[in-house]
Amino acid sequence: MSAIQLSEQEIQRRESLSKLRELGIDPFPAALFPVDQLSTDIKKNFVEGKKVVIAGRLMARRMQGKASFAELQDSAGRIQVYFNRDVICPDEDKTMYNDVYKKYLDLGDFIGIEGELFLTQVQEISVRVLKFTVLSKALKPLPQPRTDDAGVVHDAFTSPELRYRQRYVDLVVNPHVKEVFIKRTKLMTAMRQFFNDREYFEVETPVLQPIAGGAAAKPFITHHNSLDIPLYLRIANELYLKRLIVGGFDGVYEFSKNFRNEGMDRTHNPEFTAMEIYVSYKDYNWMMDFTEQLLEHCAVAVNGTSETTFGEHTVNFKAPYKRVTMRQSIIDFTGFDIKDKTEKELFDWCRSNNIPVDETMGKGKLIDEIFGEKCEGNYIQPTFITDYPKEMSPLCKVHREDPELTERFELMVCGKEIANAYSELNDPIDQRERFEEQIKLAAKGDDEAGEFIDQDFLRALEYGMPPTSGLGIGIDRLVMYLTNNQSIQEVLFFPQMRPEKFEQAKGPELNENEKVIFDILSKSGSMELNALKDAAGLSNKQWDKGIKGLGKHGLTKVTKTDDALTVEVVG
RNA sequence: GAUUUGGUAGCUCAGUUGGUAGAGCAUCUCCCUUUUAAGGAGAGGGUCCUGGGUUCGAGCCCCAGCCAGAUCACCA
Repeated sequence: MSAIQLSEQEIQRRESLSKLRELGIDPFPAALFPVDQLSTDIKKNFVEGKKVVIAGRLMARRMQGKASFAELQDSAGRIQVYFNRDVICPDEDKTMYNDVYKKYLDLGDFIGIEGELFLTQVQEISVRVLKFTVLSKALKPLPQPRTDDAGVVHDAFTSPELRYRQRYVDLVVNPHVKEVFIKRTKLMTAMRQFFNDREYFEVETPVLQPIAGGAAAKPFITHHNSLDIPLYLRIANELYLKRLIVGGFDGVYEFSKNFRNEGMDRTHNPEFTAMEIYVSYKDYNWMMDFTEQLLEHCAVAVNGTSETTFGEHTVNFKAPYKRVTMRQSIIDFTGFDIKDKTEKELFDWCRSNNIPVDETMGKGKLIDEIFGEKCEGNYIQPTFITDYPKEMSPLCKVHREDPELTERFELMVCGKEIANAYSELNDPIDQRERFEEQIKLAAKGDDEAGEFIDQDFLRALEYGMPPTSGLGIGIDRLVMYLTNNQSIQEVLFFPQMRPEKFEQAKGPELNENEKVIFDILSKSGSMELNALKDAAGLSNKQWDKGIKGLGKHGLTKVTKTDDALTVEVVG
């Protein structure tokens, strides 16, 4: 016996399941069903009388006695199907229509249909069912959002908790949700195509890494049993891709799942997808041209236009994008020129302009705070911010014209970063010093700075890496922009959530209060209610819950006589 | 982590000073045989998130907790 508590509708569906079996119909048949059309194909190429074989979920029914209109939903959409008793059951036996179709099929069941196309009186393309096959029974009822004539959706399935935890249900009943994920895949396909057309090479690098490098973030840690060592889930794949450039590939890219053990909110999920690409003999100026072409290409591939709506903003990904140095950006929004300022001058300026800073912050971090506080949010249209301070870019080449800066850009859209790129640092001696600098910062208390030096990466650079430019794009964030979603959970099939508790039904187990009452009552088998209550010595609340609980379990029964209530043990 | 809002039927939601838990859709039964959310009538369906407390009595008030959303903080 199942311990799971079933709702009335679930019990009914299990009953129709066994009725089907009694009629010799397998509700979960093994054989393939020879589908030859999708609902969209039928609507696109309608030919009166054409024979079709389709399959999907039964999603709506309008009964009219010996005939019925229903809707079948397949992977592409919905199509109206027409069931007529005498067509399905030309002989005396009307079981297939009267019982199987009308009684034992439930909304959500998968059925296969062999039929022919026709137009209804109101000119809707429909399929006349000649024969139908039960393909799979649905034991739980789906939510049933409906859309009325005015296009208003009633009873929409909207609760985020249910939608994210049961994404399968969300996808079945919310076509606009499915569309988001179709666009997500289109984006990745378009990006891959763009790279492959240029003969860059898609690769895979380790997710399990002995040193989590290439970014500053708290990693997840795990343990490998036979090596008996800790391993980290990657926070970035940068250092591995650069090793491949050392190895002689001209361009390598990877769509990488990265993992960061940090806070979760509507823009952060513990695992997320980044795309990183590295191209040899290029610099960050080339990469800016490349990036704007790439994004225009992707936006058009996903939405058919370079324009996209995000909340209140209309963003246009058409190249070229504005380019602003970080120094100029800060001048633009504050009038303050950071050039040649000492750490103290920057610190004091932040203090006097209400920017939260502390003593652990170096020059780079201070400048980044100013930019983040005063500038970042202002860039709605795609804008390259270039030439970041050296201190906060340990993997990036020093600027060819200013040793305080690096050849780095970030692409800002709607006030947020969606891409980050460098002229990659390839001087192994400089790189070693930068890593050591990071270690000092870490010791000073900057928890974003790396803790370990990846010696093997330095060794690779010592063998020589050609001048290279690299780019990273946050795929989830880009999908959010291209699909007008404000939260990352909406663009991930299965966003991370606290695990759900699946509680077993309580069954006949008694809680403490119920036990106390039942023990007393069992001795005599029957007692006057107030006497029992006194004997139990429970608070009013505990008594109330206990006696009601026993009644619910079917263990006791309260009978009322003229002037007294009597409790007795049942059975 | 802080603040805040919410958790009631399969779904969407009401629920008055604290007094027998409601609606629409869905489900089931019957009637009707009628093409675009919705023909008619009737019925069934509940761990009111959990556990305590106050009270004669709690969906409602109090305390603690769980889950989720939003805002903020954090976030190369």
